[in-house]
Order: sequence, then structure tokens, then C-alpha cells
Amino acid sequence: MSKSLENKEFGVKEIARLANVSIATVDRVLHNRKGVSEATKKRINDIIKEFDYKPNIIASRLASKRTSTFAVLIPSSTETGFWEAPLSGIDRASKNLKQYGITVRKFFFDLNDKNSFLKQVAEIMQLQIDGILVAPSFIEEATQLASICGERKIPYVFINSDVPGQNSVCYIGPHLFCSGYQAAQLMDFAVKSGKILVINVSKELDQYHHLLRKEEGFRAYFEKNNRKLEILKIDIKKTDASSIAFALDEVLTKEKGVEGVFVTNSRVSSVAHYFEQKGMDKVLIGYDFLKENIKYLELGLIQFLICQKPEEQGYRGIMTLHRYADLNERNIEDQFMPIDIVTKENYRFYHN
Amino acid sequence: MSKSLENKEFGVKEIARLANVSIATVDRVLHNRKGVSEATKKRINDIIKEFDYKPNIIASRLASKRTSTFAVLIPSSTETGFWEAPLSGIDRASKNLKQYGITVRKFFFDLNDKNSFLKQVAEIMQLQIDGILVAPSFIEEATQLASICGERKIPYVFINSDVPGQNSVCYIGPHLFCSGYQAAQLMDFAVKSGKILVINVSKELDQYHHLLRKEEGFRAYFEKNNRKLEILKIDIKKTDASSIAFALDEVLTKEKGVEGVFVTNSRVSSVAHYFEQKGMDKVLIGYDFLKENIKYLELGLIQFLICQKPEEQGYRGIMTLHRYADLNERNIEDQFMPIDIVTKENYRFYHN
DNA sequence: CTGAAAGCGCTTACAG
DNA sequence: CTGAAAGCGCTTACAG
Repeated sequence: MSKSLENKEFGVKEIARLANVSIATVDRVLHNRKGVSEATKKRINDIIKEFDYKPNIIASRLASKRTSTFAVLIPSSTETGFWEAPLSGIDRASKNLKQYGITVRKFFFDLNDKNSFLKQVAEIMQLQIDGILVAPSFIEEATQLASICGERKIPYVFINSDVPGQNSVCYIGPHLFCSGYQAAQLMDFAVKSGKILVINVSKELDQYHHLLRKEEGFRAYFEKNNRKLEILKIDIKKTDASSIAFALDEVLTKEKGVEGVFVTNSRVSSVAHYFEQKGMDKVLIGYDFLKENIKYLELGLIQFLICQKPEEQGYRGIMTLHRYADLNERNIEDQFMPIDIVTKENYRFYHN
Repeated sequence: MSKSLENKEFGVKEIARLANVSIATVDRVLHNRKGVSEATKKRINDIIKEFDYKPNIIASRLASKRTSTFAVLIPSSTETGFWEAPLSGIDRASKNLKQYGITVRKFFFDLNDKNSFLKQVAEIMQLQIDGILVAPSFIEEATQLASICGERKIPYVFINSDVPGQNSVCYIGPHLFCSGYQAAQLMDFAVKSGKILVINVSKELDQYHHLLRKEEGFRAYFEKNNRKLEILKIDIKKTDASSIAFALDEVLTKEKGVEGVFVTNSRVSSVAHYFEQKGMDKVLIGYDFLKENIKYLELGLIQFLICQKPEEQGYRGIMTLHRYADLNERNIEDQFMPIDIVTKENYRFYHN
């Protein structure tokens, strides 16, 4: 370690000296506060520009003791455990930002209960909040949240799935269509003949559901590449093992020659479990780096898992609010996560 | 934004008051400086423990104006452009750390000239340096560097390839064996019959070369899984297009039925170029997210690229030196990069 | 072995 | 519209 000697920083004091004003006036100009004559304002701004002055964030933070509070609204951890990863990314970010006086308050809703979402929104609105990170699982309710935020000028970031047409700071999550497209390519490599089965497992499967966008991408690949495979599909609106087994029994008895199965979300382990029970051997592709899924990957019952950095989604979500609310950045772009391909051979090195 | 009111920070001033000493003495204890009686030292430490005092890093940085300087020693950018990514990660880290007074000095050596490595080491040793980030491309020369650092107590981190048995802070880079193993699994999916050809392209191919560890992993997969495919191999010790074409002409004339080709480094684009010229259609797997490689991925001449976050390697390298030298962390573990699988369908979303 | 005082580069009342 | 002064929580000479 050594001391920084020479470049004795060019700061407010120096600007004040050059402009023949006090540092308080310099501070006013720096923060666009009123009460400064146009003349001195210009003089100061010219000096700032000439010397390319950059404020010392450390000193500024120390002096101001400014703090922000962000709210997080995501599903409570379900049996699949998917939401634990974003949550841990959120915690990592808030740990990093704590030293700058930034607080993160977490709120959870029930994925099976749209009302719980609204209830939590009401809770959040009681507080003094500088930004919201939200998983807009229910389109309509999320739209309501967006409009409240619009009125109150509270910035909000969407993670994991998007609600286009809203005025969010940005979206952070997978490009659903493309991730389905990627799944199809892998399927194409691994299956040389036979039929393909697409399975959507979700209690909330309306026509706008984001799982369907993955299915569209999946189908698009085969069309684009002129592959004439037959693609079947089923929607399973219950998530328990026996409902899934029942649905699979039905389709696999009726349809012979299914060689590849694509499950559009993390429920792929339930399907793997079924195949294990029945001693079936098919190419199985699904989503998410979850304990159960990795187990079946390891066993060779799942060939590929597509993962989209859920931890990082949470981390980036908070950091993005910080950039917007504290660092005053604007025009922040949507952040699409990579489409990671996880296999039996590389999962041990995967960074969630 | 709001002000943090209540918890008026518990700091050195408060500790000093409770211990009946001056804050200067508290500071001495905090930094393990000598010149404090055992009695007062204990008194102060007890208070620190009791109140779980955490120093305010911001204030500390502002007051001390402490700085560190790290040196980076990596190959200069070659025609493949591989080293641009680690370099940009290094720049990103040094930009982040600049506000804390940390300086990064960059030194480059020629991958075809071991002496240039040693020359740069000599340059670095002229300076006051608090740590070195080095790509140990030449085992023997890197070992020399390690022993010099040992004498001078300068910490060093290896990136991209490792020199085991040295006393480095840690290694940051791919697990070479496992990445070859992964390549083999993909090859196994994509090639159903025929022979496989492994190609090492490098001017420096001694028996310890790190490319060979990838080849070992590749072969291990087929053995472990009892695949009886025939695996051929060639080493090409010149990197120009015509040398590569000549070597490929030779092997592909002699050996018929080669269906899959595995190139153990980023030179895969040269092989793709050859196939393009000859109108050949094979499964081709290689390494690294480089412009030329992506071009052939896009064209369908390369099926899979394995990538190992070169940008992140550089970023983590600097951050790790910072953690060790400035934040006094110890027992820092090796950091293996994920084994990312990049395809025509997901490369647009890849985060290098 | 210990302490008083100045200072890091900003921000914030307060006074005029 | 503007400035003097105190203060953020530490570190650093310097003096004893």
C-alpha cells in the first residue's frame, strides 16, 4: 500500500476558489438546487466541464448519510424452491448496499392466490419506498401495481417475466421465446425420430401465460428448420404427482412412439419421476437448476436443463433500482438472461 | 430518500468514551498497531466485541486515502482475440476500484516468446506492487515468477491455466479435464456413428500443455460410458490456414468416416473454414466466444462452442487481489468457471 | 504508552 | 442569492 501523493484531488473547494464563490454555492449547482444566479451557475458549470470534475462518492455518502428503501415483491418459496435463488441474489445485493445506507424490505405473495398479491401491494404502499422490484406473476394485478406506482412516481423493475406496455424501469429475466427455441435445437440433436411431447404444468394457464411463449419458441424452431416431427402437447393444471401421472398415462397410452419430452418449466422433475417409476427411457428437457432436477440429471433421466440465472435476476433487480434511484441513471435497458444449458457433465460448475 | 435518524452509529468515538481513552488509541487497537498496553487493549477489544462494532469503510477510505497498485501480466492480444475478454474484465474491475484509490498496471507478453514473459517480470519487479495477476502460459517461467513473489511477499493469482504446487492466492479459470468431458457428451449426442477426430492446434505443445488435459477429459467420457467409437488425433504445431489445411487433408484422406471433430481450443474457426472450403459437413465442437467462431456457429458449421467466461476471469482476478491485499481476506478458494455451452440458438444471450 | 487536533471531500442547517 | 461553520466517522502526524 502507498499513499496517493500527486494528484491532490480537484474538488468542490478548488471549484469554489476558481469561481470566486463558497463551496456551498458549488454544492447547489452540483445538485441543481435553486437559489443561484444564472451568472454564477454558468461560471461554475463551465469550470466543472473544463476540468471534468467527478464528485467523490465516498465523501458525498459520508457527509449526506442519505438512505433509500426498496421493496421486493416476489412469490413465497414453493415446493419447487425456484424462488429461493432470486431471493438469495436479492440478499446478496442488499448486503452489498447496506454500507451505503440502503435498506431492502421483502414481501411475499402466494402463487396460488392473486389476492395475496394485492394485499402485499397495499402493505407496501403504507411505507415510504424509493422503488419496487416485482415478479409480475399475475398480469392484471401487476398492471394495477404499475399504475399506482405511476401515480406516486415510484420506480419499479420487473423480474422473471415481463408485462409489456408498462412504464417499468426495465425488465430483467429470460427471453422466453428464445429459450424455447434453444430447447428445440437440443431436442433435435438428441432425438432422431419419433414424436415429441410438450408439457405445460401450471395451475394458472390462461392464454397469456408466459409458459406458452416458450412453447411457441419450441415449435418455431421445428418449423423454421423444416423438421416434420409430430409435436403433441398437454396442459396439466394440477401439480401433484398423481395428477401428472394420470395425464401422462393417458397421453402415452394413446400416442405411441414419443421419443422426446419438453417440459416448459421446473416441473420437469415430476415427469422424470414418472419415467423412473415406469422404467421409460426418453429424451427429457426442462427448466431450472433445482435439487430435484439435478438429481434426475445425474441419474440420466433428464438430458438437458435450461437455466436462466435466477440468483442474478434478483441481484440485478436490486442493483438496477439502486442505479436508478440513487445514482440517477436513466434509459436503463432490459436485461435478458443467458440461456444456460446444464447437463450431467457441467452442472457441478454452474453458477446459478 | 430519507435520513437515517435513530441508530446514531456506534463508532470509535463511542468506544473511546466507554474505554476512557482517546480515539487514537482505539484506532491503534483496531489496526493491531503496537504501542498500547495490554490492559487498555483488552478493555477496548471487549467493548468492540460486546457491541459488535463494524468500522465504517466509507469513512475509513476517505480518511486514509490508502491506495494499492496491482500488476497484470497476460498475453498481448493475438489474432484469435481471446485475451481481449479477460482484459476487458480487468478494466471493468479497475474502473470499479479506482474510486477506492486502487491502480492496475498492465503488462503484456508474447505467447510465442518465453523471454518476453521474463522481461515483463523484470519490469514489474522495478515497481512497488501490492499483487500480481498472471496468466502462467509458460510453466517454467511462471514458476520463476512465483518464487520471486515468494521472496518479496507479493501475492499472486493465476488465471486461465494453473500451475499447481505453487503458493498462489488462488487459481481462477476452467477445470480443463471436465470441460473436455463435457465436449465429449455433446459429441455423443450429436454423432451417432463414425469416427471422432481430436485436434490440438498450438505452437507450444509440450507434454504438460494444458490443452492435453482437455483431450484427456474428452477421452475419459467415452471410456467411462463404454462408447466404442474410434478416436483419432492430430497435433498441429503451426497456426496458419495452409498448415492446418495440409494437416487436415492428410488425415481425412487416410481416414474415412470421420463424423465428429473436437478442437481443443479457440482455433476451431480455422477448421470450420476448411470444412466450408471443402463443402464438408461434420459435427464440429470447439472453444471460445470469438467473432470468427460465432460466425461459423451462425453458419451451422460449428455445432457447439464451450466458453468459460474469459471476461469474468479477468474481473475476478483483480477483485481477488483486492480482497486479499486490501480487505485482508485469507483462505481464498480456487474459482472454477462454469462450462458454458454456446449454440446457434443461444449465443445472442451469452454473457461473456 | 497515550491524546489533541487537523484533515479526508463532501453536505447541511443557519444566518444574512 | 450567497457564505461561514460544523459535521459525517475515520486516520494521521505530532507532541508528550
